[in-house]
Amino acid sequence: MSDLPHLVPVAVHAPVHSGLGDLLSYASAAPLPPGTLVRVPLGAREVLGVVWDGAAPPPAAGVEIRPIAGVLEGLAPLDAHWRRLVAFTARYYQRSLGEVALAALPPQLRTLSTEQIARRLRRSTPAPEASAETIENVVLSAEQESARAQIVSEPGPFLLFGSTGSGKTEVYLRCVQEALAAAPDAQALVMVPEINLTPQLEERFRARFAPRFGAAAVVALHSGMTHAQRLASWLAAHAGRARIVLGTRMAVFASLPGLRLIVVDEEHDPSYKQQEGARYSARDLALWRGRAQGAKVILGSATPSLESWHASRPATPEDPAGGRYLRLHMPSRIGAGALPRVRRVDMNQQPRRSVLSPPLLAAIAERVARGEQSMILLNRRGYAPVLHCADCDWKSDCPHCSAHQVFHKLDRTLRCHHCGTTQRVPRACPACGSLDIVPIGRGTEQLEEQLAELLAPVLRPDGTPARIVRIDADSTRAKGALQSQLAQVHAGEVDVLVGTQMIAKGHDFRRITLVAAVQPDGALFSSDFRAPERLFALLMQAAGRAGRDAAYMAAQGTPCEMWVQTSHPRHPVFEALKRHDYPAFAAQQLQERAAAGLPPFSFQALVRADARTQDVAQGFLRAASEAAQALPELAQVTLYPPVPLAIQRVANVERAQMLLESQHRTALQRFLAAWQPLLHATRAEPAHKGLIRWLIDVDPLAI
DNA sequence: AGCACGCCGACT
DNA sequence: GTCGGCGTGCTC
Repeated sequence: MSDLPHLVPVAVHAPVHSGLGDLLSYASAAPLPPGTLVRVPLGAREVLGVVWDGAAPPPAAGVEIRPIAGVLEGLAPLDAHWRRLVAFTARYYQRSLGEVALAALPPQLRTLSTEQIARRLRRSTPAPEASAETIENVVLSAEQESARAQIVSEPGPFLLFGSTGSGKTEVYLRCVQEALAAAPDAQALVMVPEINLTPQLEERFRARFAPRFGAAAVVALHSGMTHAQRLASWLAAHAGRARIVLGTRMAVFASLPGLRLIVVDEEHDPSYKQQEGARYSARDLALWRGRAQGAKVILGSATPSLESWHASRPATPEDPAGGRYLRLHMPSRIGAGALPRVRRVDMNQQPRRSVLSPPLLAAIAERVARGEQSMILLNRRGYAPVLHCADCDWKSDCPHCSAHQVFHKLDRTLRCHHCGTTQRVPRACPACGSLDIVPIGRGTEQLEEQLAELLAPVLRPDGTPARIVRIDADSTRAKGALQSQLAQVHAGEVDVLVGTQMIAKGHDFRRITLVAAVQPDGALFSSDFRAPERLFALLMQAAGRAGRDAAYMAAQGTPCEMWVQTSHPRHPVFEALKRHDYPAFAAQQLQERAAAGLPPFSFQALVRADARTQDVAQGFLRAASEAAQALPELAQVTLYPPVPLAIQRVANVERAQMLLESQHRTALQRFLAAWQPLLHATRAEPAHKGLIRWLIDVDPLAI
């Protein structure tokens, strides 16, 4: 092989269980720098690979080294910062290097030929000339200015704790502007939790920065884009033509050679945690990347995660070090009315079986009559969560899952929300033939129906009947449906908006003066220790939808309100909500977490196993647990016994899991690294043949 | 992961 | 008689 004298290490898309090491060795005529994208032969196919650092590993005995098939010319190698981020992610979340590296690249790089990619590169627009155009700045409030000044002068990371309407986005815009001004190649990454929220943000950033840097300087990166669009955005960021990348969690892996600033908006949002493949937290990786690449990181939220809140605690005499983050507080709303008055309705005092208590209904009717808008939150799709036979106790159980099929009245179906099984609603009980089958409980469809009935006598100021719209995953299934429904609300064509948590997020409704949560109690006594945190965030976010337009509120002359119907009006979650007091809520929750030794005072991981039977799934976990007993790394880690998941069976697959806990992140990490080969070996034992899959979830959000 | 090879059921 | 189901094994 004298014409191919160089041996290069290459990362390819192969999972850990493939038995291939992290890196494969290939022969090359020329030395290739780390980060070079190459196409290499792998078995019968040719795949995309990334040349990695270090020496090529010696191949397993009897494996013949094959030559690299081609280099993706015209693409600068992925830099050391990107490679270190990928390597850290793979290690931390217990996945193979190549799996993370290749998943972090746009899919078209994998599928297109070298020639096709070269063509895309030629077609891409050259970097636009930065014009001398000055950016029109909005005058900052004192709070915004103080936050901006500290972000400029301190190293961070920062937790920007600002109530809804406090103008966090304006602070982001100014910090991005300053970051870009620092160097001609400087770049900024701005992340949001949901695809739905990217268009409005993109518009705002483009309006601000396009005059100065050109429209092409702002690009988006999220899974709602076509593969071609994603490739174009990715190439623009990689080449430095894009100065600002806006995107969802996947954007944390964008190649950004000039990265100076990362913003994670709504940092508490669970969407930042990937729930398949490498189960990374884009928020946590943003912090890691910022530190490693020398970029500042701003986390923003009105209801921070308890992890971030704790990490940003100020120093006190008892705790002179304080947290690692700098907390910046912006309590005031800008251009918005006061925060809504919170009214709790004690459902113990209300007539039984009413969805909407009489006082809440009266309040909604009053708003309709005045021409104001109301928003009603019910976190349950469909008409009713279950059908029930009064004669024989039959319930609409899903045949494939340990869950009920949900009654959808509009299309007369029973649907399982876990596996998707759909069938027509039976006319009579399938078990005993009784006609007395009734829906139990309520969902958004039923709420919409009952509201229409109850509000029928109520007229708007112009004498027309009230108009109700429902927004949930069902009503927005069609492309563009969400946008058109939101437009209806904005245009004032809707008086009452009914929906799931999807309506509580980010959308800027100007004329809503009443927000109501009609059935929030489920989360209060959930077995998930994070349920109260999520509920509080949701209710605060929902409350923030009301009275966002101070001028409108002043003209209306009535205060806006947030209503909560609950059987536990004295619960601390609602007490804190009433005072809009996140710090008090967080303090109470953190005290409970500390007492129970839960995160952020401990670190967790889950091992999950799926099999046809619960026995096989738990058997694997038990065997893995036994294997772990031999490891010295187990010393500082607690392994809990396997248990079935809350929803034990989904699509005829039995699911079990096992919790791991440690006081020390590094101890947990060391243990997982040592344990992983034993898990693979256990999987290979004949006793666990029936196992479908297993996985590790580090820092799980739900247990 | 993705692909080939391999061995058993209902269709042109 | 074949098409195709997914179990097993392999890839520098």
